[in-house]
Amino acid sequence: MKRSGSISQENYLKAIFKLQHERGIASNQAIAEKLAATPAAVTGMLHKLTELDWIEYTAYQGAKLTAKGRQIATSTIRKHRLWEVFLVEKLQFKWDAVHQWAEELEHIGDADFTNRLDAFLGCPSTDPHGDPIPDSNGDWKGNERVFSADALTRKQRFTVRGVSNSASDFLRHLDALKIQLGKHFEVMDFFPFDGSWEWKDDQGIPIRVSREVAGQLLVEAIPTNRGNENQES
Amino acid sequence: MKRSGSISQENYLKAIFKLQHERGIASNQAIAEKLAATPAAVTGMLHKLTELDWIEYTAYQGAKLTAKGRQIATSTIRKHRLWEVFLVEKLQFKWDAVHQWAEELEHIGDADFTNRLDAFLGCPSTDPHGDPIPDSNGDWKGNERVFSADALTRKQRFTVRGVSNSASDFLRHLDALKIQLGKHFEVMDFFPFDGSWEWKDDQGIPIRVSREVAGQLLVEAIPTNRGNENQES
DNA sequence: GCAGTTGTTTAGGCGAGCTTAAATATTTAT
DNA sequence: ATAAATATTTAAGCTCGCCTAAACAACTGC
Repeated sequence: MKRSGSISQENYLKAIFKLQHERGIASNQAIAEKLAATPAAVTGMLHKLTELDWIEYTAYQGAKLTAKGRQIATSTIRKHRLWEVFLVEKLQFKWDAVHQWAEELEHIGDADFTNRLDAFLGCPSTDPHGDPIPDSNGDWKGNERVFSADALTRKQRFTVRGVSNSASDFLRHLDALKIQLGKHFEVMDFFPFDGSWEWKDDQGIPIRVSREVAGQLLVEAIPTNRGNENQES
Repeated sequence: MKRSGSISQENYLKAIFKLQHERGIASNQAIAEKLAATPAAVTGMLHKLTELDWIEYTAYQGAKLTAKGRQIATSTIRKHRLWEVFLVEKLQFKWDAVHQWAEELEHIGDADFTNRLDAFLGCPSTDPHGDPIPDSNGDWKGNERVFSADALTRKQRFTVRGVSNSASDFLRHLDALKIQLGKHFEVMDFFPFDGSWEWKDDQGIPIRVSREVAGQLLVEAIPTNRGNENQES
């Protein structure tokens, strides 16, 4: 089995999938932005995708994936994230460098290929940015306990679980701050003046985190053991 | 650094590279056959490649790679063969199933990417079909002692080193015959009537090999220890 | 309710890479 | 040497995915 759609078609389905989850429906303009194309180009492609029965599309309204379209979109996302794991874990790429290559690799391989890659990588559940990897049916379980770090409260202990922005400069900034996925921190202080934070890591080393960083960092709270706040998890 | 040329351009350079080694110059028609395109399409692309200074091309004569063209071609071949190793050794694909995927993967990644893949795979010197993998400079050392199995002589012991045809049906036929790269055989008999052979493997199990098979199998002779022909190597 | 802004679609066009058909060059055979 | 066969190039046109510009529809504010 070869690719389901052309590379461009797969990219449209992926964009529509993400927009549908963010906003319920994918507007022409939003798709155009995500794909760095013009709205006019989008209209044309949406007609094609409708013809293929991969989306439902009403002029001036927006697009939604059909079951088949969702299947292709999640399979593409699955491949993208599996390749990112491969690039980081096997080829030792830094996490800010993998997106560009995964954007190309995600269009290669059928279901069998992808399942082999998945097995080879040990069936990881998230990619290097903490995003969940869909299973071969296109389903995945997000971690509902994950929330944005700007909603933390004083004294809260938490684990870094992901980023809501995978731009290279943001990821490199996290490297500089020594913030890695899975690492534990505790909230020491919050400064309303500029929305910045002071956290300390599990070594007790304090770091200063700006509002911009906290706003794009996804964390999971560590339940507090009442009466013994400093106990190891 | 992104791809040097478009996917199509890289495929033309690869085809020209191989034809140049087979016949000294790449004719329009031969290129067209390798790429399953029409000669008319080839003429157009050859003009573009000339413009890019990747080939030298004289109308009605044929094409030869420039230094830059050779660099791109060998880098593409390097990537193709490294991915084939990955697919067989890491993803457990059978050797007859890897070509189609490698044809797509070979167009992904820059020099850094390729070197990481190479290192991850342990810097293999040949791909799963026995073809040598160029180094990052585009150089490789072929094994000069390798020759076609149809030039074997009676009593000769030899090692299977490669195939000169990677078509799936041929490779599956070799699987059926239990002929694998690196395996040792000894020539028992040759039948001029149909050009077929009888060989026996290192377990002493005899196999019959047709002229067609022998003609596409590459082998390396094992030097004979005079006076003790049955000694293990 | 109507004007102005914003978003979407249509119309026409472009480049890459391909096709077929016709014209032209080269090679081969007599 | 020349005619026939073969190889190559040109010409015209196609699809895909994109563009710009202009027309059109849908919201917004008053």
